Amino acid sequence: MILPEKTVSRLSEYRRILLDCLSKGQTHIFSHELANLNHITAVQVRRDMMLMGFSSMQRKGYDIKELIGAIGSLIDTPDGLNVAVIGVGNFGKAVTGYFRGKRSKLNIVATFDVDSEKVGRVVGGVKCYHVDNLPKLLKKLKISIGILTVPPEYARSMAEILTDNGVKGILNFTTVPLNMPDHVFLEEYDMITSIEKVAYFVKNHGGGKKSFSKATDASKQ
Amino acid sequence: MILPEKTVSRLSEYRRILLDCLSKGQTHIFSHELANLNHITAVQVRRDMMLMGFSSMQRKGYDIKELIGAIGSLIDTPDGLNVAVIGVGNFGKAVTGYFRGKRSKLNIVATFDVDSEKVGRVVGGVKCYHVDNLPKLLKKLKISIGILTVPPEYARSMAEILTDNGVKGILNFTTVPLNMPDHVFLEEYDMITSIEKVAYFVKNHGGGKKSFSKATDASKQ
DNA sequence: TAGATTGTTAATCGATTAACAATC
DNA sequence: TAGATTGTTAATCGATTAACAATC
Repeated sequence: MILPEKTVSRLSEYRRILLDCLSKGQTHIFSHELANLNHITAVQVRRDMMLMGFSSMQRKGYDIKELIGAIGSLIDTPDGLNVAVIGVGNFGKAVTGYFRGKRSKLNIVATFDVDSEKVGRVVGGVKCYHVDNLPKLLKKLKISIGILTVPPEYARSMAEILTDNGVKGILNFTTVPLNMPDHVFLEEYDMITSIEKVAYFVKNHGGGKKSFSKATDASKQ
Repeated sequence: MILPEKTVSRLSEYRRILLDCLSKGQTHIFSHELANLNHITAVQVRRDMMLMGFSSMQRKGYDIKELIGAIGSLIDTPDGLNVAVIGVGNFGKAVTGYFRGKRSKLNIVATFDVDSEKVGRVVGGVKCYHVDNLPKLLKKLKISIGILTVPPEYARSMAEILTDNGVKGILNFTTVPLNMPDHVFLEEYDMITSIEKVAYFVKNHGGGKKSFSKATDASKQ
């Protein structure tokens, strides 16, 4: 019933690409076409389809509109989910801006900061509140996802406020590893680690296994 | 000889935590302590140590200074690597700012944009050049890593310029999946996919397997 | 039909964890 | 010593890929 994390990530990527195809007037797509656009293999696409229980229009590939719908029915919540961004530095602004104008079932309904320069203003189309109002507003606005883009020293305390006030998922962009209660889904991304990883493989290899295999996968198709 | 990607990522995380411990005057650390700080298991720490060929001071845990040095000798390049950020929007500024003041072997030596408001100015301590100068400056400044934070429509062409001019590693923050020649290491991160993944597990589970298992791992130690 | 494409099982690969002998 | 900790092998888990029968 529950899909593997990696599959869910790919579904999200498929959808974006499919929307793009749709806007160009394409109606159907073969597994190897969708694979090529993602630089993955066709088997992987087909296996993901299988896992989500979706099948193709016999002989014509997958119906793009239907597939977009099927992915949406798995990932999206009918009424949408409310999201808060905690910390309105450059990163927080970037995240908020990414959602701007996107027809998404994820609504950034508030941002939070301590800086009086920002509090009360509208950043990227979303009102910025003082962090002191977090507990109250999390409940009032029925926020179920929090995005942490605060300086490291605030990460833990903010995460605690989030989980204490009904947030069910956290995307942690700080460099501080968090530990969540079982009922909260935690996704962490560490930019520094990412670039140090790139540095390692640049240093120790001419490219590294990953990019190597990715490239060959794609060229095989 | 070459370490698994996951191990490399963890080494980067260990190092940051170890530097923190060191600054607090701590000299040695047990595997379970380091594990707890990362919310992973002690076995995983010890296996990573084994893979990097590092051993502990018998009975006193790992020597923090030595371990930091050992991680550095694997990840860092003695003379450092030069990095360019392509696209100085909020995200580009955030990335650049993250490195500001960090004593790192990775030097962001230039940023690039098309906006005449930004070109010629110093952003986050780094000079911004016009994208037209990319080919010339990539070579002149010996840039080996490129960070892509441009709007999606420019992603492919910028990536091509990077690889055509000696860049050996790319960190792609755009939503466009890239395909690299074998000798270029590619790391991609897609913020939208990340948050849609969180949304999926918030919707379909009270937390999801990942956060669940992470929490239990940590509490076991 | 022959060829292209799919859905699915089994095999493989990679990463984590359990188990445990060795050390102090 | 007894207990804590380590390093390493083997087992397990999870994700990708190879193989292939079925469909049109």
